[in-house]
Amino acid sequence: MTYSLEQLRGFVAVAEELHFGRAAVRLRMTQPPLSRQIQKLEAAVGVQLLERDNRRVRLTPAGYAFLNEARRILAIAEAAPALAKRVSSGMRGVIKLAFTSASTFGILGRILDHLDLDLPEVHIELFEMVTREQLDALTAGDIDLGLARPPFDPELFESRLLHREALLLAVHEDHPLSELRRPVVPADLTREPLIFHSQQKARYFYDLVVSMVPLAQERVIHTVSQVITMLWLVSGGRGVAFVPESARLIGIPHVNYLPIATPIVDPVELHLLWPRRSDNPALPRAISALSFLMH
Amino acid sequence: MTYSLEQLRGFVAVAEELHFGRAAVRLRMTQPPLSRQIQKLEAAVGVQLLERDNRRVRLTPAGYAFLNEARRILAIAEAAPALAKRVSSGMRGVIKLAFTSASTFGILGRILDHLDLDLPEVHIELFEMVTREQLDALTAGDIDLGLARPPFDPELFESRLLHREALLLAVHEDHPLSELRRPVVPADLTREPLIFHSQQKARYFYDLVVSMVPLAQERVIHTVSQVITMLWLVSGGRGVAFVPESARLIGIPHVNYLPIATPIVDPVELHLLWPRRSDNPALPRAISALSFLMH
DNA sequence: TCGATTGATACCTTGACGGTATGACGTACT
DNA sequence: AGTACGTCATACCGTCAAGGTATCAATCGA
Repeated sequence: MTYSLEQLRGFVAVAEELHFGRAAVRLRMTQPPLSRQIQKLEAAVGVQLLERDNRRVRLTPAGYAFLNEARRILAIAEAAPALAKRVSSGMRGVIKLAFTSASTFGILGRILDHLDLDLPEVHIELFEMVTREQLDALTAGDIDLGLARPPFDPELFESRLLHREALLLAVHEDHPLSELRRPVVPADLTREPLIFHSQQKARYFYDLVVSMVPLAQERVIHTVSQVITMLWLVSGGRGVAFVPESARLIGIPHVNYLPIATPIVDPVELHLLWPRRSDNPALPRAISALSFLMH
Repeated sequence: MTYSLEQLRGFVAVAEELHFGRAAVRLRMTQPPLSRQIQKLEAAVGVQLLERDNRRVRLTPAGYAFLNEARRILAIAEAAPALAKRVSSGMRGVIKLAFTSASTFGILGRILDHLDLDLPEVHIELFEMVTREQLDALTAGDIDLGLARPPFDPELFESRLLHREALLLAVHEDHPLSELRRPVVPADLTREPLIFHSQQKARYFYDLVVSMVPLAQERVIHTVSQVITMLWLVSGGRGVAFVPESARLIGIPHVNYLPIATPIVDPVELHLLWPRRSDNPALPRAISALSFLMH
């Protein structure tokens, strides 16, 4: 035997009015079915909830306790549809956002700030992934938004350029190149020990540097995938490294950042990307909340 | 338009099975009415909760959010009857317990400990009241149990003796009476400044001392209602006072407690009392949990 | 003692829910 | 490609439960 939400509404009304007739008016029904509702409810609960003679109605202690539970149930039951609608409209929900480690530090903060402001009921889950992992996770539906570097398959993904920045050469502050008064050119680096990007894990930077700064790679002494690791090696005097301008924000000590002569200015691109087919209603809202960041 | 608990149960089953047929089996019904239940529920909520084609069933984001709410509702709805029954049986509830200030410190701790142990779901609310106030509050139903001193009207209240203790004379440790090697008698006090009980607020002690220690009251210099106040005055060398033995527990410095020759030993009584007519189901349980303390 | 108030009961009608039968549609296997 | 199967939706029917009206029973106050 169980009970219904209608019975709970009836019980709450009677408990508040302590009068079957007035409670029935409030519920827009007549008194007899309300009396039966309460009887049925008491039978279902297995306990007398209301003490009533022909003159007055009182809550029993059990009725008082049950009233609390009934109110909690009804409160949730009445709020739930509006909640579901907010989720459905994308005003509330979860966005899973992946980013590529240190290089996105600068813009990630602004992204989170604006999402928080525009969509306070949307919770952002953060994942650190390299671009390759992001593409797989977006396709699988494991994440909704990526902060990554090209190229992307335009069939599967939509993307917007968020940010371009310069490629700089990180050198130790005591290094003779720090004295250079002009942009670095490949010829300056023929004898330098190079800390280079992993071709697998940091393919974007690998390809970018190879195309921007044609030089022999015999001098590569470390192969690294994370910018922050490169900077620590430079800070320790182990060589020089190509890093995006935003690496400056990390604040590693004893490192100078030198301009490089590149065929195009600010060649390092950062994109926001998302799957063309997503069923997360919060995604379009998040994208338009971030549109002011896009170029 | 609203929805029913049965619809929620149906929805939760389908959401968990992601299959109408299996969910229907679990609910011991056939598949067609379950399909209609879900349709009705979606109409009531105003949002599509399940994405379904003829091959597979999936939760929409809104459906996922609504599933959480549905589970919360059903969890409360299923637990509520058992809760109400525990309240009705007195295993769970609230006991409002009044006590008479400092003199009950010793036994109050033991009472609370044992109630906590025997009736962990019964919450004890404490009130500090003098005996007179306790009687009124018990009659009005504002409190359930009192810890007070006689007399009580046996028509209205049931009571049990919890504790008898000696009446002692509190004196400053430098006072000459401290050197006495026998019980104090009235004749010892003819010239002492007396800190005495208020006849209104501390009537029990007033009457008790007057009957136990017949003496002229010309020497009364302070009239006080609380034991602790008396002790501070004694500690400050302002006089001597009659206090119950448990006053020692308060630990006021520089006070000695001297035995008094009284017609009966341990004349100070402390009773547990409660109204004969109470509708608090936790009260009988509390009383029997405390029966081992009674004489 | 009688009338008014209030919750409970009797009886009726309606509508909602579950069951059976069947349809529509898509998948998988031969 | 065709057919059999699986799966959710729809049509139709019977039952049962919920609400309405009329009335009863009990209590209180004048």
